[in-house]
Amino acid sequence: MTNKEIAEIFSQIADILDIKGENPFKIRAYQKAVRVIGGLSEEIRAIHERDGLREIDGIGVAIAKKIGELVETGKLEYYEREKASIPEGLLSMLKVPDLGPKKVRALHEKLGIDTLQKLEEAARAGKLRQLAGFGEKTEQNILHGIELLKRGRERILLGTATEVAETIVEELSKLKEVSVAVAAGSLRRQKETIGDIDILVVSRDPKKVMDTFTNLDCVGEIVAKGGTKSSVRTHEDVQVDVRVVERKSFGAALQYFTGSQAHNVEVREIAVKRGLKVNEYGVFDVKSGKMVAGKTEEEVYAALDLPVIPPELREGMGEIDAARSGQLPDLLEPQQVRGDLHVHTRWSDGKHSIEEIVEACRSLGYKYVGIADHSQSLNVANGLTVEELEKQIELIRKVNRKLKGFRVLAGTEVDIMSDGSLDFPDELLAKLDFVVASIHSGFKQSREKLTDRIRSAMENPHVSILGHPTGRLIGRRDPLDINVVEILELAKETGTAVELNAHHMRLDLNDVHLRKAKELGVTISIGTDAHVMDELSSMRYGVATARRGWLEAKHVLNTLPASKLLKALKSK
DNA sequence: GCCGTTTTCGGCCCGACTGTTTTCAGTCG
Repeated sequence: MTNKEIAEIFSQIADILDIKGENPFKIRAYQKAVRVIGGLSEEIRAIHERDGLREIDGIGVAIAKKIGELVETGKLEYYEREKASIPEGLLSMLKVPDLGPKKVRALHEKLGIDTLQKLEEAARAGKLRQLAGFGEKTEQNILHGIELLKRGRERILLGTATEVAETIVEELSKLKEVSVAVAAGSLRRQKETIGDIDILVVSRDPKKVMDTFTNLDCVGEIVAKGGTKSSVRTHEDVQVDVRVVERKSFGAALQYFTGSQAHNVEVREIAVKRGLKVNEYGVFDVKSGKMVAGKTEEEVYAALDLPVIPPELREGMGEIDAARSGQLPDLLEPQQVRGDLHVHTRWSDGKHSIEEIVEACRSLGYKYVGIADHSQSLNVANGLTVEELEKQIELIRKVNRKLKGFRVLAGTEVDIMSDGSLDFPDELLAKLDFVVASIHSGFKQSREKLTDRIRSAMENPHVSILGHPTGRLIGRRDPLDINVVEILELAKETGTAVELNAHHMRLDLNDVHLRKAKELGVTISIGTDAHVMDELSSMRYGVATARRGWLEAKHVLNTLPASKLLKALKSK
């Protein structure tokens, strides 16, 4: 039973208890467990077996016991019992936007509605408005919510969200009434996927901002429009919320709207213990009601005796303890990256020549670039033959002789074949500056087989970097069935670096595993996997994800100067 | 259900917006 499956069960338990109207704090405890389990890099079975569950913040006696039962028997009696106590369809009704546990319960108790279909029929027939607390508008909203649910409100990729947000921020910034417009929320925390985009605006004329925002060309539908807060859905079905605040509250509002919710709850709990109250308007002394901070985030955190915590860390995953004890990491900064270690050229399936890429990378301020075209077996990507790669190496040597203050590294992205061998002979690999080894086929193999393949690749002395280790495409293709922690341990043993593929559809390794890699002392290499020029800028998402994994420059291979990098690559 | 430099019992973050309401519950983030 995987961590994900266990988290899903607890999530359902929380929903069931919610519908049954149980103690909200109990529900919150289950929800916290779901979040905490989602943040575990280690497999929960292993933690259970070494009796470590109770050390995890948010896992107490009761939940630890339930995890034990799930791990050992694959079942949870309590869950089965709770699940049987309400009709299954109520859980899917809960997924309808604007429909919460209270309304779901009322619909079931008063009208016997227990499936989405019955709900839709009853709403169409105008039967819902007879219920207390329901009206015609609610009926319409429920129908609309069901439509949205059918359409599938997927979270969007970080790269997509960034583009939408930057456009809107730019538009709002044009208003003379606007002094600041900035993205907050999960986008500011740089999560790999974004549910909706939050934008915070400082203005003395909120109405003007609301009017402008809700009338932007990109707006498909206005979800809500108030005096200081409005929500819209764009034509591409991305929800965007804009909130206007006064300058004196900007820091508090930014802190508040950046979240995460879990982080904010912890922040406010600290405040409460100090006789303070934190909301989006500021930090207030409870007794006197006086505002003690709010203009900047620095002020807000300082009022609680905390340093500013980088947004990427604000997930309620130990960052507040780290901040309190002065243990916050000195996170990787974009300008510390000295080169890209995974770029394709038109020699395989990229669009540009080596010379063009060199020029682009120099203008990005890099000191080197690693060329890593595909290997011979990857026909779909026009992989290089042995002869072609030898020619490419020669060309790179030639290009390098002409360059000053910049270096092209000759490399390859060699396929790890289904039997674990590599797609190029060792003699050829030995001639390269670096070798990225990746899996591009046989994704469905068993866990043992996949692990063996990766192990034999990493045991090869010429393999410097394991490329996109889990092979996932966010929202499209599941990660390989591998035990990532085990792979990381192997990487440490064999002295192989592990890639953080910065492409916004991959971000592979992810934040959780990066944090584990750091803990294990595994070196991370950030590469964009760029096939066209524009994709070189994906490095920003790589850096962001590295920061979410608590990485510092010293953990990242391509922060090294060229000479040290080459030495590090050869020293395996 | 979790947790503890006030507590092993009694707490557990905070406010905007909506819709259905003449003062508030539900939902959301």
